[in-house]
Amino acid sequence: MVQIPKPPAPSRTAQRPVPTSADVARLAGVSRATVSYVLNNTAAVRISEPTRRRVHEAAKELGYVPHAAARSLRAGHRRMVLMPAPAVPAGPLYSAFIYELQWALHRLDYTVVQYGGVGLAGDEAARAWAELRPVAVLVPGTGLGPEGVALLRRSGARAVVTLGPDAVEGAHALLMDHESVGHCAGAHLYARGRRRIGVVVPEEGGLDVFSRPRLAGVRRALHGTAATVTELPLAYTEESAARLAARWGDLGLDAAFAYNDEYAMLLMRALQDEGVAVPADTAVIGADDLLLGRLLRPRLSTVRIELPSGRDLAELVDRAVRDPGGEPERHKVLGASVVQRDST
Amino acid sequence: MVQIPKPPAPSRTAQRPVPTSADVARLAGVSRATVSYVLNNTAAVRISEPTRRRVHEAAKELGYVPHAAARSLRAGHRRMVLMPAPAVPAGPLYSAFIYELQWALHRLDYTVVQYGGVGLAGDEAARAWAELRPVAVLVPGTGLGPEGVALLRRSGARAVVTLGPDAVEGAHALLMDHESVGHCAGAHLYARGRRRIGVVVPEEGGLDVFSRPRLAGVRRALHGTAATVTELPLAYTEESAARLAARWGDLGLDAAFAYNDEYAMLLMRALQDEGVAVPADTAVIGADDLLLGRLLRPRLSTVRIELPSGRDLAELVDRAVRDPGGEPERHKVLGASVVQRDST
DNA sequence: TTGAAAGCGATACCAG
DNA sequence: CTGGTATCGCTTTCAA
Repeated sequence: MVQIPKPPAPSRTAQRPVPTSADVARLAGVSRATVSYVLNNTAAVRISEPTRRRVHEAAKELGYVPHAAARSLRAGHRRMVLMPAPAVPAGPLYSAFIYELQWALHRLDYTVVQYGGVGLAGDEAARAWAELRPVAVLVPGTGLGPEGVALLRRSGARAVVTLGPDAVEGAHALLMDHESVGHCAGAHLYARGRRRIGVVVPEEGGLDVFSRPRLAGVRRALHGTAATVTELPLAYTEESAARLAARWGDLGLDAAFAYNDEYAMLLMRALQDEGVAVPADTAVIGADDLLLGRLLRPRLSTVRIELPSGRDLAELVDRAVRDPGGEPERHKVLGASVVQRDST
Repeated sequence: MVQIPKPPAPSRTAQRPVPTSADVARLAGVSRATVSYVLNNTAAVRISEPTRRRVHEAAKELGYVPHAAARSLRAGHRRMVLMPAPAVPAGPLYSAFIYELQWALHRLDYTVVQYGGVGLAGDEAARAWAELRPVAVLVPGTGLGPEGVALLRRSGARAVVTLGPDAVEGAHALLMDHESVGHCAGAHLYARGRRRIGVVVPEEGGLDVFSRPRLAGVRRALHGTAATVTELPLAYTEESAARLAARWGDLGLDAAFAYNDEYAMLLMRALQDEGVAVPADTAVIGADDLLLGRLLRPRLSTVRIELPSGRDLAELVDRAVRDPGGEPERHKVLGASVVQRDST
């Protein structure tokens, strides 16, 4: 570090220091306290109109903006809800959910901040979040352990909510169990008389979190029956789909559950190009109920996934913040239901 | 405010206060300065090994986490890059871009924070961002005026970068001109001999930012020719598409540019269901080059859009932060090129 | 090697 | 009605 004490070498670019409330006070000819009162409209104190104007004008002239860190340091109160950005590029469904959630929290006067905790391992991430002293933390996916939760709570977080497959000790949980999606699909295919069922598992990294449970769900649906389950790795490219379709005959499958509608569309097209009739030879079902799935022929059957409304989650957060000592709530929030169209 | 001075009413929930470095110091039997030295591995000062351990143990025992606001308040230095969340739920392309950008900035040791500036108008939003004293601000879309930029810079932001259709005084700009997308499509359709061209404009709110320029681009491409341009409002539903397709004959169009591949797929399917042959009667082209567009028959032509790499933007930010006085850079970063398949 | 103390910027007491 | 001033939690210089 250079040791120039106060004057930070005012280069030609006139990098003048950021104005503080003291600067405003000086320019307006009042004390810093008065500045604070005026700019925050403090009700308990009445300031004369001329003074108010002088302060406001000085503030405007200097382009004064209060320093959030300093303010919350002093006030102690924080209305910041921290939400680590997900570790995967986020699908359309999830994006929309986040967006709605932000709105709802904004209505409740919270400030939502998405924090890019990209390259941080489990508890290290929790530490980084805790440093920001958020009033609540919403954690998507797995990766936060009970210690992490405890750490956050000790650091003043009044609510920790996980959005994922299973609950974590000490935290509220929105249980989004993708296992039920697979179960739904498996049961449906079985009911339609299919017995040799393939399950597409994306090769794309980061999707395991969802695809594993979905696969397990299919297995559970078929458990105790004579039906078989075959795992089918598939990358999201035409070539990969073509390769898979080429060996479809050898696989001897009569149905496929394809992780989601995008993979399902990809697979279905590849099968058709290979001369496999859908649904006659092979039934195909996806998930997410994308509009695009209805555009192919046959129209794609799908598992519709119901995410919780952003408003509901926002209210859970608010409730938890108001009563930090309350029992952790557990909510199953992932509704899965089959929408049968023509591909099964 | 209640006036209880220090003991914050320790209710049964044992809401004990968050540990501070002073608590750690007390437990370890050293001064706060020493705690700071140890926990930050300050090189300029050598602390005895036994002391280090006592401090570390005390910190662990209390679950101490430093207070980010206090720290940066004192240290003055900030490595926070602020990125307001976009006003629209964000498409797949953009999500991926953001994600990549976060990674790249993380590599450069910046912390990326997405701030939900949902319900804030232009300069009010700028104020809110400025309060956080970010070292750089990346603003997607329009909505930030020159005053906003000035405000941010006065508040210490060393770089302001806009990602949008046009540059703003005082800020660096990544010009993402969607006009060129439309131009590309229009020129292509004209070259293929089409003369009565429809342009799908999504009815969904918030997409105007992109759809308007794209429409304008088509107009420009056809300016001075005998070709006509017809605006076609379309909602992202099958019904809306069916309605549009039903009056296709009356419209007398021989081509359509459909904003993006999703709308294009929707329209193309509706047209085919209505008995309109694609591309014989009507050519259809989309944009974004989604994989799914290749699955329909005929395969969908599209305008491929090249976003800048996250790394490039991250480097621009870093450069700007290091040299805050430098001339604002302007980069055209939206490559548009036609990918012709079978629908045109 | 360690400790005392001066702030960073803003707020909220209490006295004038 | 307004102005000192202590304080939030932390870093860092200066002394001991």
